[in-house]
Amino acid sequence: MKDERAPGKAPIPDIVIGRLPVYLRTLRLLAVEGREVTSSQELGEHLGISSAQIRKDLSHFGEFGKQGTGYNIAFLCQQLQKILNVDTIWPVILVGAGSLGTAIANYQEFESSGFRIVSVLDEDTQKIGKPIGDGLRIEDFADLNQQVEESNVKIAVMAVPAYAAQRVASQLIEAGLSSILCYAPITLAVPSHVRVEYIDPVVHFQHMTYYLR
Amino acid sequence: MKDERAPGKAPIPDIVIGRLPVYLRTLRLLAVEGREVTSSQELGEHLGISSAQIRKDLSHFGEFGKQGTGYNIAFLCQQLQKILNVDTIWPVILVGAGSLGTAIANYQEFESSGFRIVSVLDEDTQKIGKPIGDGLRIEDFADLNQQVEESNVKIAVMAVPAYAAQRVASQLIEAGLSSILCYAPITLAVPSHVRVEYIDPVVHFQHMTYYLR
DNA sequence: TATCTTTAGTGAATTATTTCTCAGTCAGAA
DNA sequence: TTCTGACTGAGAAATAATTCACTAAAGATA
Repeated sequence: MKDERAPGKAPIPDIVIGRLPVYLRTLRLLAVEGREVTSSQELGEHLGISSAQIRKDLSHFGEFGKQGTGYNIAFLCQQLQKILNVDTIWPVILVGAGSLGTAIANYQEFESSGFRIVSVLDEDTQKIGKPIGDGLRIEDFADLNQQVEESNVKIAVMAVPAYAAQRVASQLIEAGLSSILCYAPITLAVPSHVRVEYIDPVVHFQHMTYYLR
Repeated sequence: MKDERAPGKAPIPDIVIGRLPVYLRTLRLLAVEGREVTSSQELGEHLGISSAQIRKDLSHFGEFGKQGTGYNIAFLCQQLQKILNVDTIWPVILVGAGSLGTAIANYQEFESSGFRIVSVLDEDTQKIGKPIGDGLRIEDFADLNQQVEESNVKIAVMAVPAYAAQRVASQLIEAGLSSILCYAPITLAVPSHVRVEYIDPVVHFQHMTYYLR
């Protein structure tokens, strides 16, 4: 995806952006272990990547370290959160209240990472109205537009069957959402202003089996 | 025709291997829609990548298409399954029978994609013995070695809390497993013969929010 | 049959990404 | 203060990945 926030300047490579959340996750882990500073070398060893890559990645955004010392962990976390836009809480809509949707609704890590599920939607009338997650109730997917308006949400997670995924995605986009995390094993057709990321365990398994002889 | 991974020859880039499962998934979708042939162009349009990339990727493994016509879908599926080593069923161990573990145990797509969960393990004595998934019962994680021996399993999925993940991973490796799909939001330290892949929705969310201004 | 259109496979060119290397800075020790 | 070791940031170099552009083959059509 193109980054158009700095006209005339080269956009920061998407592959770099993709690594920042992993850096942030690791730094926060070091922080809860009581560590105050770290180095690109230590971080790299944790993550199995080179220290040069970490320094180069961070250098796209500014100078966050101190020569001879390394990086202040709390400060770097703060800066990464700012860069990634997770220094506030983003509301998220969850579509699909099956087994997987329920697991996602129960997941405790979202809140501390910058996200809050504000609404869980399903089409199954049997499920609508039932409690789910932390103080939520399953809503009717037909009320999508109303839910989106209420919370000004831009992000959705889809935990729906593959056969429903394209239709659901189109409706989400129609309702104004522009970021979708899709757990259905299907590549969605979406307009270019919409960003979709995919989670499919089978893709990972099949990637791994290539190396298993 | 090139012989992949013959000694002395360049290994096929991992990034190429990583795209094959997505090609396979899409081809199978076309197949159930009743389609018999497709082209690199059509596939590329489905996936949002260039036709040249698809042709180049496939060319690492042989010649699967016909000029002027394209690719026979069933044949290409078959070939990709062979390349990826999913032309048989791999047994998989699932560790963690919480909300997420239960969702994974219930997931219906594994079997048709080359994988079968043969054992679900947990440390919680409250859970051990209870039924889960399709005809399974939750086993004691302490019996890991026995379970691994019985089924000659090489692949594990970890759906455990972050604080337990490193310990569980080490025990899995100790028991002889060499491929791990980790849902815990932590980077595992593992020996180089072990392959780990990660699924962390927060990483995807934070990647997306970068572009949300 | 000759011609036209479509499409795979591929070496070359281009673009992207990673790694190397080193000058400069910092903190602590002597 | 001066010296030493640790470390960052960044330009250059090296690698890797993608796209281009072309050849050749297949099938359709006139």
